[in-house]
This record gives sequence, structure tokens and C-alpha cells, in this order.
Amino acid sequence: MNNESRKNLGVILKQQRLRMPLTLRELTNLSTVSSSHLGRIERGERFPSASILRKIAKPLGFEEGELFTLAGYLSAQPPGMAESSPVYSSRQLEPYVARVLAEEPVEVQRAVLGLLSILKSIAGNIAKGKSQ
Amino acid sequence: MNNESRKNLGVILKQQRLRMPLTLRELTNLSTVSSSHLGRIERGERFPSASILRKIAKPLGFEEGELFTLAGYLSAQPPGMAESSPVYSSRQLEPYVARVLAEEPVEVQRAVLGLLSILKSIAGNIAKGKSQ
DNA sequence: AGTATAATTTGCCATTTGGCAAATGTCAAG
DNA sequence: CTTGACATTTGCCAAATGGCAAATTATACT
Repeated sequence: MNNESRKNLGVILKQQRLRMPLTLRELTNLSTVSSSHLGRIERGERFPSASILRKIAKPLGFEEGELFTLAGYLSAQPPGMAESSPVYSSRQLEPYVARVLAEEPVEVQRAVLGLLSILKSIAGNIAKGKSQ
Repeated sequence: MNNESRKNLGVILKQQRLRMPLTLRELTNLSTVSSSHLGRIERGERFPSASILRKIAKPLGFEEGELFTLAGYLSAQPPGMAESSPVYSSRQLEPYVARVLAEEPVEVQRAVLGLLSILKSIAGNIAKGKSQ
């Protein structure tokens, strides 16, 4: 991350903070990011990590993705069509399965994948005679 | 970033890499991220920064934003126009989950639902103190 | 002016990231 | 079993992040 882009982002963040308007300390309270760090970010001495960006996005009135793009973490987003269907591969997910899973919280959806991979690995071991 | 979510992301990344399939070194060539680092990320010893995530997203077949969401850097993405897809009911099926499951034969997809309902019933009993 | 009070900056340091090179693990061919 | 060609993991270290506390600067009020 070069020095110029640090400064650029810093300037943007500072302008936005002043527009609210907020002091560094107030922004600290809203974001749980230390004011010393915020100050350094604003004058380009530090570059905010993703988690810091996430914490300050809303208090400054940014969309998360917007800030990530400004920081160069995300490539410029084609607005609107954000998540254009990511080709559901060659095979198909059965609509019924999709519908039922969609009712579950995302953690559960992911946990299901975990289960599946565990089962596959066990099955693989059995097949190789290694037993469990 | 707690230890569990590190591991979770690692497992997801590894699964996806093997699905391509790619070796760590090959992924290194596609992403310019050292294989030692990639390895540590996969087994949860390191947590990838935003710039690393960005570098590995496409080679692994992820949308950038998708990976950022999985890593917890971005909150779950507003469905945008994907809402027009009637299949995914009120809640959303996470694209990554959909894609992985879509790779499985339909029987497996359905079996996953079976597993899920069994686990839910067990969990319910535990909650009610009936023990397992 | 002088002084209290709030805001910002600086010094310092623990922690984390990520790369390089060496060590270790894996596996097929001889 | 041994060798060679891979892949993965480990040891080590430089660079960066981010927090706390102290120092400095700005602002307001007598």
C-alpha cells in the first residue's frame, strides 16, 4: 500500500468525520477504535485494516463495501448488480434443498458443509482401510 | 478475530482449493501469496488480511465480496437484485454454500437435509434436558 | 494576559502478518 | 528399500497495525 493512497484515504475519512461533525474521541466511542489510531490513519501514518474500516464505516455514514473500495481492498463495484448469480457450477442445486437450507441461519448453512466434508473424509479413510 | 473463525475460514479455503484442484504452490503462482502463508491460513495459524483475500479470491473462484463476507470483514451482503430469484425464500442461501452443495449428487444434497433435521432434534432434546 | 478543558499528536510497545529458506512429509519409479 | 521430485510445514525475522499513556496543541472563559 503506497504512501499516496494512505494519505488519500486519510483525507477522505477526515473530511467525512468533520462533515458529521465528530471529534476523534467521539468517533472512538462510536467505533471502539482508539483516537490515536484514528488520527494517524487520517494523516496517512497508518493504514486501516479491514476490521478497523468495518468499525468506522457506519459511524461515518459509509456503506462497508464503499469504504473497502475506497481503501482499495475491493475493486470498484458495479452498482446494483452487485451479486450477479455466481454460476452455480455445472451441476445443479435442487430447488427444494435450496429452499429448506435458506431457512437456516448462515452459520448453520456453513456448518452443514463442514459436516459434509467430515463425512467424506471418514468415508475416504474407510475406503482406504485405515478405519477411523 | 477468534481462533475458531480462523479455522473455519481456513477449512473453507482449503476445500475450495482442493476442489479446483490446486496445490499451494500453484495457488501461489496464481495469487502471488507465498505458499507458506497460504498453508498457515488454511490451518488457521494466520488470518488473511484484506489484501491477501483479494489476491486469492478469483483464483479460487470466489467473488471478492463473497470472500470478505466469509472472513467476517464484510457483513452479509444485501441480496441486491438476487432477491428477484424466487427460489431462495425469505432468508438467503449463501452463494458459497449453494455452490458447494451444487457439486454434490442430488441424493447427497437431500441427505444433508436429513442430517440437519436429526441434529436439530437431538439439539432440541439436549435443550430440554432429556440429555442425549 | 492566564488557566481550565477538550482535542489531537507522539512515544512506546505488544501483537500480528507475511515472506524466505530450510526442514520435513509424500509418493511414484527404479 | 532408495532416490528424486514434488508438496507442505516450520523457524525465523522484518514490517505493519493498533492501543495506552503522556505530551502537546487548540479553544473557551474569566
